[in-house]
Amino acid sequence: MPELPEVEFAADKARTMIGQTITSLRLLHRSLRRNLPARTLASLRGERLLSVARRGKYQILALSSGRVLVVHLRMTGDWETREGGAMLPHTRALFEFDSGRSLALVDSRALATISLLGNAEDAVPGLGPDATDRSFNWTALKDRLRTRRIPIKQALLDQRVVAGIGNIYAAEALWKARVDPRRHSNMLSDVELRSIVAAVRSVLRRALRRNPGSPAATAGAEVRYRSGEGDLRFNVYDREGKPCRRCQRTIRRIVQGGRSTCFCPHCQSQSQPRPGRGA
DNA sequence: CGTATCCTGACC
DNA sequence: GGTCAGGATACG
Repeated sequence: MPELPEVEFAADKARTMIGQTITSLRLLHRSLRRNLPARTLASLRGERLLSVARRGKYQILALSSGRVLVVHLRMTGDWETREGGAMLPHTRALFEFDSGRSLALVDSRALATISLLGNAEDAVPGLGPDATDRSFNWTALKDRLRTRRIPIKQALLDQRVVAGIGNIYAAEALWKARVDPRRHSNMLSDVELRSIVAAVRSVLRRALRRNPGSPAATAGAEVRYRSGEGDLRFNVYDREGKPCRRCQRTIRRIVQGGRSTCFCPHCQSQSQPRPGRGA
């Protein structure tokens, strides 16, 4: 579930390896071999890491040959840096560098992917604007939603519409914007679209402000569902049956496109007045 | 458009 | 031992 902010924190860890040369990449789980055949691994030896960019939830690692590694952490992936020494549990890939340091892809569910491309072009084809980018504004959103008649919650999860939002921040943003997640994306008013964009920005900015080293931020990369831990950090996500923090009515959970959506049926309804700016 | 698939761990 | 969580993708 790492979403844009958590991927950015992960990228920062990978960035500590910039300028160093790869001495080996080992894949320790078969799921990674689908996109990264064993025969291509040897060719990475001697590649220097030039930069680590983030687009949506993807990381693009630029190598000295001009090739790029495209990494997606999916649900439970994260980077851990090591000075050599013991292997961490759930390590699925291990980059070793000439400095003696290593970068481990730690991923309990082993759904993360790494692929090797000849160049950075088309590394992440079809991705919409980053949710934190200026180009993600309400007119752009309106444009992309005009032709699509799907619930707004599902539209926010569609990376072609906007990149970087996952199930948690989609629910949180809609709560903040006071928009019913079931509303059809092509039927939203301009006021609602503005609220949604502002709420997405606000929710993500808040998450990005968290210190990556803090316990709260670390928990962001591994939500323990049903544990109630999310209760402290979220307004609606994982809070089914609990009182809404705005109106005290009970938070409901529905399934949209196979994914759970938590929302407040009272605050997030069309008849409910929305604040014009902020709040 | 929906549904299955990949994976594992947590929880019942 | 069964169910469920989840992002992206493939397929009906």
